[in-house]
Amino acid sequence: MRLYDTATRSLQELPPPPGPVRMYFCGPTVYQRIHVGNARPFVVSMWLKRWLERSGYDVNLVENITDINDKIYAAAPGNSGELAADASRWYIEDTEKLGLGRPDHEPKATETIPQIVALIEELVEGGHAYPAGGDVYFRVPSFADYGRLSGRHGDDDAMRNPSEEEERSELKEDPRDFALWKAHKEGEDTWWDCPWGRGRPGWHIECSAMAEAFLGPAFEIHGGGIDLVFPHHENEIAQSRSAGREFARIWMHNGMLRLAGEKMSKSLGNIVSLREALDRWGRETLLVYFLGGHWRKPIDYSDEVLEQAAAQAESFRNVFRSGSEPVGEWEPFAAALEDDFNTAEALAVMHGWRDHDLLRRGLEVFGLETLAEAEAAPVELEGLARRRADARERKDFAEGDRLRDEIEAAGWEVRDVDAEPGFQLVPKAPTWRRRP
RNA sequence: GGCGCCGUGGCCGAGAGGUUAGGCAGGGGCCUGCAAAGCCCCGUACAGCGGUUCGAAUCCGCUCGGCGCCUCCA
Repeated sequence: MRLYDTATRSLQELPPPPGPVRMYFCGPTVYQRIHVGNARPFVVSMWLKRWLERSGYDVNLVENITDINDKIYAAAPGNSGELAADASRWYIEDTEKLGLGRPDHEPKATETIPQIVALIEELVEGGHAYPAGGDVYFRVPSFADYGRLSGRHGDDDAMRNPSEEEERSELKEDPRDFALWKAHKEGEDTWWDCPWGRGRPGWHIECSAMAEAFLGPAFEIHGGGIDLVFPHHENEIAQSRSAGREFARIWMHNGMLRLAGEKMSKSLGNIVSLREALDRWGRETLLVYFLGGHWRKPIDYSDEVLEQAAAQAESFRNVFRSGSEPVGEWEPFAAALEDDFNTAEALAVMHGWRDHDLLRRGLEVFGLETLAEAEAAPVELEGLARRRADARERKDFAEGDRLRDEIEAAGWEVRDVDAEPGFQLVPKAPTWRRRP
């Protein structure tokens, strides 16, 4: 199994099964419902976990929830705690509907405060961090490899970590230094007391602490959106490595989702929530949509593309509606996934399969085995279809066609087949197919 | 400006020095009372300009265009 690693910009081989494969993926910051773009790392990591497990690996996947930060304070002045708790539930609820199972651990930053504080203390003792004005900052010059992951070297300007508030930047020894702990400010309703006074953790330190808490000092894969490379992941590396932890070996960064050519993001406001997308297209279409593009590449979110994904999902359903034929091989499918988890190619391979068992096994990797399930038509439609079959028997095609129209009006489609009882009722394919 | 990624047939999208990607849409055919589904056939694509090579969509250079990060962000 090979995966592309951002740090070395090359494919890296995973140890052979059973591994272990310990993975940490950066989850969302919760203060509203997550959008479709936020779902990508969740989907990719769950698919990867499922695939590795069925390949005999011992997988431990951690996906955190960031439930404390400035955005959350700002979104719910005075009761940010409740908002974070609600939004965490929404996140679980929405991703649950994808039907891919859950990561092994989904820790929240607010539940990891003791470990965070301990790690900061260790960094201070080691000379890699210093308290200043109630804050604690990481001393970037103390970590020689700073900038390596993101390819920023020797250019201090590009590596600055601006403080959110200008006035606090003078507390820093170096403009590249970043906050590990932030002093409590007026109006912030969630805080903890710690050796440096009342406050709350900075954004990056939580991931260093949570990864270690659940995976130990060294682990195989760290993932997240490519927009996290700098400064988030760069800073995580600085913290953990300075504290003597080996930290992540392979860095997986997924490409962004684009809406009308622009990155879908909360700050730009060009968002489609995962919930809306799920309501409109259904989980199967959404999953096929994600399957169609390599995880590292950006993908566009548009009606046209989703319609195409829906049509593909339908074509898989049709395979199960006709007889199974021994057509297809597992090998090329597995090879595609083992080569940098190329789901687009794996999808192409599955399109050639006519063997029900094989196809179901393939779809199962991606949580799409539901495409194999036949939907039972209402009994009254069953009756109409039977009458239509009789009419056709009598060569009363006018009556037959009338009954067919009636069935179609109810949203179902009759297909004549050889097998008993001579017809098949399937839900009418989505009608947003376009004409030229 | 710095650091990266990318430009593939109507649309989506893999691949990567020489061999059919695949899907969606479209055209033709088989099947069907007519359909639907399925099956068969069809478009001969890789931004542009140079270079390397026996051979490049795949390597190198330049140009044009798009995107991401350098501020919170999956």
